[in-house]
Amino acid sequence: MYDKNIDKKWQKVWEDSKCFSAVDDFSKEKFYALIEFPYPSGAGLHVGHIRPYTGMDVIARMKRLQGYNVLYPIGFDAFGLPTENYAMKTGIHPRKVTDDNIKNFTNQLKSVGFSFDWDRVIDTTKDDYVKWTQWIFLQLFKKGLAYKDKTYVNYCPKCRVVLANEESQGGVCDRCDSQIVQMEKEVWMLKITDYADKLLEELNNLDFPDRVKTEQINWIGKSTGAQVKFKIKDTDEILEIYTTRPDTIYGVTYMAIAPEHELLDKLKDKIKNFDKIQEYRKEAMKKSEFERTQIVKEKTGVKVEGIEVINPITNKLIPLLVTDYVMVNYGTGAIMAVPAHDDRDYEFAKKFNLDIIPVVKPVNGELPEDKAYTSDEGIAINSDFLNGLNVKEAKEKMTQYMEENKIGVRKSQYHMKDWAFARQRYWGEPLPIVKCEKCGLVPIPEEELPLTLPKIENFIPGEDGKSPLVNVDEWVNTKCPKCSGHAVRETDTMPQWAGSSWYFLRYADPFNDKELASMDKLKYWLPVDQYNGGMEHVTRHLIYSRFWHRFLYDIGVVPTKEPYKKRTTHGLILGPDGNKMSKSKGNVVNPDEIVKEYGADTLRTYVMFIGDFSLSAAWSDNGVKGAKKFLDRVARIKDFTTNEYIENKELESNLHSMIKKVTSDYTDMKFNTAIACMMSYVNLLYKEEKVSVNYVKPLLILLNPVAPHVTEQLWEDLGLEGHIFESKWPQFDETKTVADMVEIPVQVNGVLRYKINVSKDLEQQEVEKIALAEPKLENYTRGKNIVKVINIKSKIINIVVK
RNA sequence: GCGGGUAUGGUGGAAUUGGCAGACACGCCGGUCUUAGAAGCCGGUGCCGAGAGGCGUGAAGGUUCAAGUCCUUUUACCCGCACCA
Repeated sequence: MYDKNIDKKWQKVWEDSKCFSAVDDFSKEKFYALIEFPYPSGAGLHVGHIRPYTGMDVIARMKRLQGYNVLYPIGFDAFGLPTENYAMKTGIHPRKVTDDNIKNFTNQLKSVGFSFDWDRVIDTTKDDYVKWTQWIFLQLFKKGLAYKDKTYVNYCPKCRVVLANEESQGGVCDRCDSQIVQMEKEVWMLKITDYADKLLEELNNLDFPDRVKTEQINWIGKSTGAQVKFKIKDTDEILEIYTTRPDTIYGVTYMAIAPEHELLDKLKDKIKNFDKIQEYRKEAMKKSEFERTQIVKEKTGVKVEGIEVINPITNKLIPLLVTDYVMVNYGTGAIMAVPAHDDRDYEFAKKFNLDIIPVVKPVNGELPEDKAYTSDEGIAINSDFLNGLNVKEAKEKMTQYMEENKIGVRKSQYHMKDWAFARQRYWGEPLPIVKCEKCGLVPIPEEELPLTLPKIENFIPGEDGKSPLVNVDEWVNTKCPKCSGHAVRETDTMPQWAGSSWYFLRYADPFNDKELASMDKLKYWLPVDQYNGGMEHVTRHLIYSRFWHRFLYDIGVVPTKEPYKKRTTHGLILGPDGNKMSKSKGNVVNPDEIVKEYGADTLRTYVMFIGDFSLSAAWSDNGVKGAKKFLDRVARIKDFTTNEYIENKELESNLHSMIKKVTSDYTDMKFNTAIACMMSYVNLLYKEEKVSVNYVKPLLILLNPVAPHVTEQLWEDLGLEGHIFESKWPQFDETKTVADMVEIPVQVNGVLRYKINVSKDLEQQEVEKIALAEPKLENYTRGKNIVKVINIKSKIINIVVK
């Protein structure tokens, strides 16, 4: 039996021996295994944490036994709203809440037996960590990558904070699901768009799953096209537009401009229906971004009377319309509309009775009657010197022509926006900047870092997007570091994502007070060899941290362009009802209870066996019992294990193929099939009266990463030397992985009819002879001729008859 | 709308350079042990059929000696993005 009470005993042995602490011995081959560090919420460890942590734990433990110097660190991403909200509710200071939660998390993590290096624990809210988060911010500021800007920001009225684009996907708050609103506000931004191309390019050199790459590529959303100048008749003004289809310029029948566009104000005097335009603009701006981007919405707009735009290629006059289907914050906020080849323009043109001129026809077939032809498989028509060219050639030729004639320039656009980097809350890193009346925005000198939070009682944020820090006069009022005059501090704090954007660097050198981490240590430990995390972070944390890391590389602080060599992802664990676990649904499984009732190894084995690691899977209490049963079965092997050597050919070949399979399956994170393979092997052991300890020992080492407690115990019970954590990973002999006799299935016309047993070394021709000599064959060939025999070595024989 | 993913027994899931579909486990059935039960151990279990045999990987076609796997068409569900010009 696997007695859960042994868990504590082994956890103490590991802790006392420090066998999982990484050493900075640069002569050894390293392996840096990383999981996304938890947010220490009051709810405690979730069963969703167990799966990725165990998965990486298996790999970390295997790598150690394979002789690697493994760094498998843990820390806490502890700034953030839930803690602050809890503090507001209870009156307990966020510092205390955080410390208590971390203590609780630590105990829980230890009770599951993860092989983390507990000597390198990071808490992002501690002064010695905040110091370097702020330091990085200052470097960004110095390079012009942190700037303050008055723009429309996503604002969550419930949380009372500004949100980054990444946090307001779908028009709702990431955290509380409230509708977000657009608020004009001056906030700190990080210029992540400057790094869009670098982030995109390096993706090619990374070992990330395709769907992760695809999601990041889509999020960055690069498009290439041209920015083109259209003159406005009888004025000096120019309407600049961005298009990905310069080849369709002969098909432009109107121009469309966003309601917010400033050109409308400039042309005020020439616009005959300016009142009507103003009315429309007011209406449009009332709508939230979310409303404006609803698909079902009818297109609206107003013709700008008195204004005509000149097509720079044809010199034809075209009308200008203002419409909210054109976004002010993408491209130039204005477009050339080609209804024949754009769905939105088509819809709009139909509604407002505007011309539709086709300028591209399909290679084969006719132009569609009732919709736009948007495919770029086509040939230019009605387009003067472009006629006959395919879309790609036409695009290139037109762009060149535009550049030569100074009508337009080649241009790339990105879907990704700059990162709104400020939250109007208390529990975050203060922005190390002061506002001086004379000197403007002034960074705090680096030697004064960290800038710590003042102790306050009231954490409730202000109504209109103001931080609770605004009210702390003695903290806010300060001296300008430049001129010593009066200055006020920034009262916004950094978003939750700040600390997690560089924590993997600090693990390499967690106590360094001179630099964020020493170059020597970073050179040894970086990049992270494998980083496992959830899909939900692909367009947030994973992009942000790649951005910060690349910036730090560019200023010479870190040795690699990219932080993570390989990224893997885990699927969600769903509730027993197949739904996402949530308190409201009452389907949450508490890992503590599983550990208490069945032992840590049962929990670990179960979550590893539950299914494909990267796919979601529903929790099953019966499955947990099955895992326990398997571990009990393993523990009972000792009842029939003997020290005398008993040769067993069958066990021998199975042992070697198991070592091979388990090793590669662990590496590929196919834990479920690795465990299935070990289960089969255990089933084989049970068929024997007595088994030699040689056939048990390797099994214990292979199973150890998944079930470390029970295997160490059994190792001790069998009187084996030392501990498993001091052992070597077993090696397999390829020649021994195949049994002496192999079974070959024989098909007739593709249908399995019988099987033959042959020696593994038998010539293929001989195998075929045996297959054809089988008396049963007659039943299927009667009255027919054997036309052909397909003979695939040690796989299958197919006899084709007619 | 665009991009990505998934679909296999009563259940979770195995199986990819195309080569035995259903490994392993849960559940269920039977045996053994027991005064009895539980646990353990052993065996059975895709569907139809008494059997021979036939059918079977969301659906419909196709390629092939051979298709869960490749091709064409299509359905359902999940995730991401979404008037991005």
